[in-house]
Amino acid sequence: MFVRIEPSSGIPIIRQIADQIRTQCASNVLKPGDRIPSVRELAAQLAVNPNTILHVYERLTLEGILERRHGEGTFVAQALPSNQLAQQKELFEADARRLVEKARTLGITPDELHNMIDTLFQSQARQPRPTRKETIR
Amino acid sequence: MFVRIEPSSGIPIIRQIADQIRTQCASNVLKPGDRIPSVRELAAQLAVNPNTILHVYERLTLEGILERRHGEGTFVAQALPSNQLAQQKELFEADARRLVEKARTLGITPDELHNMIDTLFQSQARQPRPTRKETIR
Amino acid sequence: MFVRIEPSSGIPIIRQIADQIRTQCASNVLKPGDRIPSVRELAAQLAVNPNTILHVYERLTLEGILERRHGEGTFVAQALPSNQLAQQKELFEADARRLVEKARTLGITPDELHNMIDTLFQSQARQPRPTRKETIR
Amino acid sequence: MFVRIEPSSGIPIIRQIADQIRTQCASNVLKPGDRIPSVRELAAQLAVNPNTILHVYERLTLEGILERRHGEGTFVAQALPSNQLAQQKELFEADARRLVEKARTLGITPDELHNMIDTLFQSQARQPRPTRKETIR
DNA sequence: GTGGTCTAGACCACT
DNA sequence: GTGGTCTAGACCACG
Repeated sequence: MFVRIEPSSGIPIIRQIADQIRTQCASNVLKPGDRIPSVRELAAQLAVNPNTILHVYERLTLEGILERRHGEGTFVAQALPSNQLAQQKELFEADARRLVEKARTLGITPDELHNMIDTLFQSQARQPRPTRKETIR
Repeated sequence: MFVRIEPSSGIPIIRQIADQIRTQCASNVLKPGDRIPSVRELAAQLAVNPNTILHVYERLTLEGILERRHGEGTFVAQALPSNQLAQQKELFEADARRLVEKARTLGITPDELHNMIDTLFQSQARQPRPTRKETIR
Repeated sequence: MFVRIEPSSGIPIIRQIADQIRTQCASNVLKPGDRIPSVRELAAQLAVNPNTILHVYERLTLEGILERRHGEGTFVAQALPSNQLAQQKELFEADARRLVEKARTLGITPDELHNMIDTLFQSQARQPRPTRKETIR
Repeated sequence: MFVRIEPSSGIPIIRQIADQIRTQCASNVLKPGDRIPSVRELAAQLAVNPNTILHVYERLTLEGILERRHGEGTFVAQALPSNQLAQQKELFEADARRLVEKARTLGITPDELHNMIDTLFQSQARQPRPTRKETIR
C-alpha cells in the first residue's frame, strides 16, 4: 500500500492517511479482502507514531471501509459501502475547484495549469509512488 | 475581501483564512495599505468566532503581511516580505501535484481533468467570488 | 524555568512572560534544545489560563525563539535568531532610562538609587528566583 | 507639564500618562492647585487621541489626584490623598527590583549598571524633559 | 501526556 | 467603532 504524507501541507497527518486509504479503496486500487499493513508496519514506514495509525484504522473500521480480524491483521472490507467512488469523485471536484480558485487569484492561466498538470501526470507515471515519508517543502 | 471557508475540507479554518489572505497579498489582489475587514466584520461574514479571526490577523502580522492599528483597523503591510508570489506559486505546485496524484488513484484521465479544469475556470469567471460561507459537502 | 508575573505592573501578562523567556534565551539561561514547561504546567505554575501561555509560546515560535513539537513539548529553538543579546541589552537600557527619569521626578538621588540597586543585587543573589506567582502591590 | 510616552515599551499609553502625572503630583513637581493642560492641549502635545487623555483625567479625578472645574480646566487637587509619595516610592522599588532581576539574567554586573545609571542621570540633567512624543526604539 | 483549534464572552485600550 | 487581553472550557491531533 502506498501512502505519502506531507507535513508541510497543513492537513492533519491522520486525515492525509485516512483520505488516501479511502481513495484507494474507492478506486479499487485496494480490493475487498486485501490485507493492509499492520499498525506497526505502516507506522514504521511513514515514521509516525503507531497510535496515529491505530486511530486511522479504528476510524475507517467504523466507516465500514476496513475490517480488523483479531490476530490476523487489517483488511479491506468485503462489503464496501456503496457509492464510494462517486463520493470520492465529488470530493475530488471540490479539490479541483479550490485549486482553480487559487490559480485564478495567483494569476495562473488555464494554459499554464494544463501544462503543469500534464507534466505532473507524466512524471508520476514514470516514477511511481514512493513508500517512504518524503518532505516536499 | 473575498474569503471562502470549507468546513468539510478538514483544513483548520484558521489556516484556510490565512492561506487565502496570503495568496491575495502575494498576487496583489490585496495591495499594500489596503484596509481589510475588521475582526468582527470578517467573523460575522464567515460565521466564525471573532477570536479565530483575531488569531489569523495576529499571525499574519507577525509574518509581516498585515499591520494592525489600534482603533483604526487592520491593513496590508506597506513593506510586504519579498518573494511572496514565488513562494505561493511553489505551494501551488505542491497542491497541483497532490491533485494529480489523487486523480491517478481514482482513475481520472488527464483529459477528464483538463475538461474539469476548463469548466471550473469558466464557471468561476462567470460567477465570481462569493463572500459568504458555503457548505460544500 | 523561572518566570514571575506581577499583575500590578500594568504590563499585560502575556508580554511579561514573553519578555522573560526572550531575556533568558538571549542570555543563554535557556539554551537551544532545552525543553521548557508544557503549556498546562506553566499555566498551573503561574495560575493563569492555559490559553494565555499557548498564546505566548505561539508568538515566540513565530519569532523563531521556540519550537513546538506536537505531542512532545516546547523547546528552545536550535537556531536562535542572532543579535538576541544585543537587542535585549538595548531594551534594558531603555528600561534603565525610564527608571532614572522616574527617580529624578521623585527626588531620589543617584546615591539612593545606587544603594537600592546594591541591596537588590545582594538580596536576589541570596534568595534566588522564585517560581510561584507573587502579588507585589 | 512634561510627559513622555514610549510606544515601544509595551505599557499601555493610558497607564504611562497616568503614572507620570501621579509621580509628579506625589513628588510635588505638580503642586496642589496647579493647572494642568487641557485635554485637547495634552492630546495635541503627545499626538494621541483626546479621548485617551480624557480617560486619564477622569481616572485621576476619581483617585482624588485631579480636580476638574467646569469651564476652567483641570487642576491638581488641593487635598491630595496622603502617602502619595510613599506609595510612589514603593512602586519605584518594585520597578528597580524588576530591573535588577533583568540585569542579573542578562549577565549585567552591578558595576555596569551603576555606570549606566550615572550616565543617564547626567544626560538627563543636561537635556531636560522633552515634551513631544518621541519614539525610542 | 503533549500541543492545536475553536467557541463564547467579559473587559480594556485606543481613535 | 477598532484591536487586545484574558478566562473558561470543549474537543481534536499526535506520541
